[in-house]
Amino acid sequence: MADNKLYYCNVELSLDIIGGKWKPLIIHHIGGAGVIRYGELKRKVPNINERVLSRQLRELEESKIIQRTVYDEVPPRVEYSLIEMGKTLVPILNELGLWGIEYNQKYNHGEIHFEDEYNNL
Amino acid sequence: MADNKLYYCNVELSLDIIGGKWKPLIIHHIGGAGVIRYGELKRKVPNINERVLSRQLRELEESKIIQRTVYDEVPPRVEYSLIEMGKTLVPILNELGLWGIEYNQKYNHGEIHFEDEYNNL
DNA sequence: CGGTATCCTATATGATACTG
DNA sequence: CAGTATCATATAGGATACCG
Repeated sequence: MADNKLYYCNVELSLDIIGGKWKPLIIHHIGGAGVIRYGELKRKVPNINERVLSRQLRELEESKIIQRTVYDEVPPRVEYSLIEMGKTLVPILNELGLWGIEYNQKYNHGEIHFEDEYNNL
Repeated sequence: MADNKLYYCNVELSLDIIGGKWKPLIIHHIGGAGVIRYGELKRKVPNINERVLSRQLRELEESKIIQRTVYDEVPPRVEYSLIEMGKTLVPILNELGLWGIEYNQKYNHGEIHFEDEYNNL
């Protein structure tokens, strides 16, 4: 998010902060878990590249959507959780998820497949 | 949205349908207007490229989110409106917009600027 | 375990010109 | 007015290897 950018709508601003291919998903999974480690998160979003996941997390941290806590242990432990405005995003993303379910039921677009063990989120 | 893709979460599915840089914005503006012509829409999303706008609209039409109505007039008139699952997206996007306003107030990220005449959406 | 470094690619996006 | 065609490019995203 460039600070001097000109916005034409609030949704535009929101998308600038949490838009993109992965951020909503990451936020949703952190929210669902409460607290989550890097490795768990990676397992919940299997298709994401490590470098990309790492970068997205940093950006979300910079935007004050999430908090990153490093524990000085061996092996290392790093935990992510939502903070403030990150938390208020959860219900919205839940709605979006429900919308997806309904869309799938209604239009049944080519038999949408879900990995069984992940389906319960 | 590839029909044989494997999803790990409903949000993932939703994002596949209405995600991206422009689609949520387009849907939001069509929803706000009820019915809107191509040119008006372009004015509401000034930064979008015509080719891109055109393509996004076709994709949303294919996904049965919007409806495209062509009137056989000169000069040509084409109107877009939300249908079915497109309509149920409106409250969610409104929430997202409100979230952006609150984020802006709370963190006041480098004085976010809005074009005055657009601010009222 | 939780990353980063390096290098690479695709796809989305964009500028411009043109048309029924 | 509502686009499409053509061409160009940037940036997000990815593969792989390696490290404290």
